[in-house]
Amino acid sequence: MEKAIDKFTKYLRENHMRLTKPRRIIVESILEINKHFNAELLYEEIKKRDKSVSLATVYRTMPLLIKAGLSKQSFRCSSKDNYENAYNEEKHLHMICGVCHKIVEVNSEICMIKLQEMAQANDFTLKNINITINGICGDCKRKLKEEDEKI
Amino acid sequence: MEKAIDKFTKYLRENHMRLTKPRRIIVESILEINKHFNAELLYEEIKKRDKSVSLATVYRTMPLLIKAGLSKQSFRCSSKDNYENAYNEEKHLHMICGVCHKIVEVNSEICMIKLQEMAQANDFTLKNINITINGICGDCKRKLKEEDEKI
DNA sequence: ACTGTTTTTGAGAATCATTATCAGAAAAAC
DNA sequence: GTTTTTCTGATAATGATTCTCAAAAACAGT
Repeated sequence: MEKAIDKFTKYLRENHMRLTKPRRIIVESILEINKHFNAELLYEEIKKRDKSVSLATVYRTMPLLIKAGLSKQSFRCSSKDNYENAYNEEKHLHMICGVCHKIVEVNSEICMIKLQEMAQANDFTLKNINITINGICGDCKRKLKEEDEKI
Repeated sequence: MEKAIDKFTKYLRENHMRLTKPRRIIVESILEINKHFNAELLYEEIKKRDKSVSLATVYRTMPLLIKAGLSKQSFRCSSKDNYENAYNEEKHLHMICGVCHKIVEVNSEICMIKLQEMAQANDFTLKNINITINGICGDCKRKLKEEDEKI
């Protein structure tokens, strides 16, 4: 497997862009996060390495990482865009609890294949598939029930 | 099938809320829209009927419509939340062109069933399933190719 | 290494969809 | 019709994201 930083460098070169220190740090930080993340969380991870990188640069760099194929847009939670590492192929599906905002990642090969077929059938060049299941997790469900019974 | 306005009235009553004129107009407007919509589009539709309803009320009413089961949150496009009528069961899946933002609605019974099973298996009370396929539509793909060839 | 050119950066302002506030209006209760 | 509760429009506030811009860094050629 091609190393992430090499893949990014290649993408940058092809588009007359430069591999700068902030960009290198951002790539390193992303690799450190092994789950979905939002700009804020990534920014915190980055600051562990270099406090001088600005939030603006984080936001500026995300689209580049996506175009380069390192990251992809995932779900949206609490008004924030979430991303994940693109190589994390097995975890395409998110169940979000509307109460505690806990996120469970699962996988469904069958759905993915079906959806790829559908894109193809509709003359659609697929970039990213996004599946979000909204609901209430077991824990919250139980708590809500208890509260109901108190009244 | 229960009429939308009755369903809404029932929900409101159960929650000590009132069926007011603005709310009635909003429900009527939603039924007039037979596709996905965002707050802005709904607001335009509402103004055809009554210019006095404010945008704030539209935003305030959306969560009620969702909880009442008339509408559901759908995808996000151009930084805007999109909704759709809940009874529109067959159209659960959206393919969004990242270039022209055209949205193609399709259906996949198999995916839906699979996802429902997964929710259940994870002790998750399902509220809403959301599938978005991002990519580039055939038309845009061709245009981009032509432009490439010009250079 | 030096110089000119291009791209990038951090800081902070701007944007814009969505939410919150609040005093007055409407609806239900009495 | 009076009181109580819930709603509303107008408008201000919020907050994630994007934009601006002058200074800094990376690059290309010498």
